[in-house]
Amino acid sequence: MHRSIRRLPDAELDVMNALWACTRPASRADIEEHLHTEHPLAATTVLTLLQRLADKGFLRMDKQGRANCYTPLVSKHDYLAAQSKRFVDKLCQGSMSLFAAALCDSGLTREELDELRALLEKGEL
Amino acid sequence: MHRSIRRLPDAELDVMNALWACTRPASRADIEEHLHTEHPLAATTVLTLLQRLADKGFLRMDKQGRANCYTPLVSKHDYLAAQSKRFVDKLCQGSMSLFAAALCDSGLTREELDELRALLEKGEL
DNA sequence: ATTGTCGTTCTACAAATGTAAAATACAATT
DNA sequence: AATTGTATTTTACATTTGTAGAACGACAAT
Repeated sequence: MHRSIRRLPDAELDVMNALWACTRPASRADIEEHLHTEHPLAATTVLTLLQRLADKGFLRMDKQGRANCYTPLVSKHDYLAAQSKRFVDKLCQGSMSLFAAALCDSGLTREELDELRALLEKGEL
Repeated sequence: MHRSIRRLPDAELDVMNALWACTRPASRADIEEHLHTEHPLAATTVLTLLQRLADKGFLRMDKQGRANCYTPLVSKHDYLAAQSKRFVDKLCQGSMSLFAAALCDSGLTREELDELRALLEKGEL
């Protein structure tokens, strides 16, 4: 149902994140509002990225009169799940100990790590 | 000490992983032996990637006679730690619940998740 | 000395990515 | 109908990434 979702380049991921944060249906302007990049992007740049995301099957573009409206075709949850797996596999060679060590030394606070542990326990039920 | 280590492109990461797996000092041939890519790469391709990694400061190249020997300048642990942080920040917006949910639904087995939890607990001491 | 070998460095080139100006289309306005 | 805003689509271009052939230097064998 989701595995093998390709990793998006940074700029496209920013736009996808913005789209996920929007209430549907989302216009380009809506997406720009939810876009938090260090330097702001030109409107045409955002449109180019949206086009590329559509080409890759991450979202659907529908004409609403003169403007477009965008709908995600891949959910944030599925994307994150796929990328988590990818991270563990490609970067940690599937090793939980490497992964755990990385997390412990990643700069996440003790509280965040505790929270993660608790959530994992809960999520596994 | 490590944060802000740039994310490597896939091909370069493969080579870096191979180098990390080698016993130092590592020659190009050693690295190729530890390289497990679906299709094998030409020797010159590996050399190009090693050169790029050196340019980016990920490793050092020393001449040993006609051949080179390569030494990592960024440890696997530091790279993983930095990328874990990046993952939580850029993909999960820092949310542990998003991260936990992603992991729980990533295809990792119940056993792996249990192991991760245990290791996190231990690592936090 | 000449030639083949082997490892590296140069050079090359297509595809992907980041970014946006120019051109186009169309609705609102005068 | 002509004009003016805007939103989108086209076109463009530099940089990065993936991949490797060509050229070069040193060493071994003839």
